[in-house]
Amino acid sequence: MAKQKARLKDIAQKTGYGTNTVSLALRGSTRISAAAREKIAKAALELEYVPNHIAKSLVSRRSNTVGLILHEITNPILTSAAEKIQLTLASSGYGVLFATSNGNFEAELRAIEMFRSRMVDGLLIYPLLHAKLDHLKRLRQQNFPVVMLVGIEDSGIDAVGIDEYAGAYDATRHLIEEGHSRIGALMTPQYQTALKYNGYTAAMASARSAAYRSRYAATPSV
Amino acid sequence: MAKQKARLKDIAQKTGYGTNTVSLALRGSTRISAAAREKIAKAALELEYVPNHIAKSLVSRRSNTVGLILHEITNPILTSAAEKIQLTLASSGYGVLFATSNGNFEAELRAIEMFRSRMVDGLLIYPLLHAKLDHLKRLRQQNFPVVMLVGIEDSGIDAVGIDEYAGAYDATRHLIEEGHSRIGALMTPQYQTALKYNGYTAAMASARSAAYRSRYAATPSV
DNA sequence: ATGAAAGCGCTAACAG
DNA sequence: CTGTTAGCGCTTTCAT
Repeated sequence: MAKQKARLKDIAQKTGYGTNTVSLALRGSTRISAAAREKIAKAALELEYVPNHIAKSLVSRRSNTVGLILHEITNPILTSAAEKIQLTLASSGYGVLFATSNGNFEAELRAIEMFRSRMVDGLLIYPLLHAKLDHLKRLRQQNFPVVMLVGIEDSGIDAVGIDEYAGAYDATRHLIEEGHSRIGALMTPQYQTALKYNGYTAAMASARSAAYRSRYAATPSV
Repeated sequence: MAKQKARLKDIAQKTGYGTNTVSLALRGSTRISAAAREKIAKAALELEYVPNHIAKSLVSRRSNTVGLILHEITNPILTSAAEKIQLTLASSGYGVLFATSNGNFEAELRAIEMFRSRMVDGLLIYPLLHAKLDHLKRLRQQNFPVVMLVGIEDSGIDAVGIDEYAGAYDATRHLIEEGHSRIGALMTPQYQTALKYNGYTAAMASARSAAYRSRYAATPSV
């Protein structure tokens, strides 16, 4: 915490006001005269005042910070999601504490513990898929906000996820609409993939029946 | 800051000790009797006590947190560096606040400001290369620890970087030692690439002269 | 419109 | 070995 140069008190002394007046003024309260607000803002600038969010957190009991845990960082879709998350949160004044569990469950637990002691307001996590979710459920029971970045069935934990079925369906439709008809799908034996496969087959099936109907419409058989 | 359930004071009441005794005990001070330490540890566990790092930071004046700013997150070498950084820092008890500047200088400035108000102990940054470095220099002048993740000449700011020359040299040597002799290099017109090119040519040159010498040694000419 | 005082949860002197 | 008192920087009643 590279020594804070100026505190509320310093600018209070410099301007002759009380610390609370300064606090209010800096936050733009109209309870303070415009003249005072201006004078105070000027002094703050001169002293290069940087508000101490730590102190503010202690009293407000919210850190305005969320924890983000990714179990791997090599996945570009995850990192780009992380970027979006950070940017969005930043625009609302939230900071993000970040950690990788590096495929290690113990590391995930330590990261969570560390985030909690840093009083994060909530946790965003892409957990190790094979790990038990008990630790997350426990957090939920303690009424601690947790949302997973991947949907896991019946976990009882909030999650945002990818609609694998719709994604595959739309992608397949797109190809079909571009005029392609021989469309294959490369799959791996995973749950998410199965969902994608269903989307793919559904799109193919609907295309076939559409083609069937149009054939009879366009070139009526004798 | 999802309401903290138990505070030092709570476990103090439950055990009958004073808060400072509890504080010391929890930190394993030998100034506290083993019996007391054990009793206190047990109570802390029962109350699911989570230390409030925020309060600790306020008094210790160090957040044990560093800020990490990357101007892009799509670059896998950057993200894997970020992972290493986070893991290393975590093992020393440090947290990392993360932000992307998203190629936007203003965003970089805002991120820095936010980190400062969150009292980060230092800043790790991969800045926008074309941006002026004045803001970082100013931080240095205020004696705020900053290190860049890319070396920029004469910036006066600490930096860790890649030894492009040595890397290319070693890679080329490696191929040579594996017996290859026709080694090409694909380059783009950038400063870093030029350094790599020099490493490559140096390795090639030394291999040629070595081959020259060995030819005369192994098959002396008549 | 502004000031005084209390307190957030914790650590750090001093006492005993 | 353990308790008491301050105080970190800020916000928040409650006065004035």
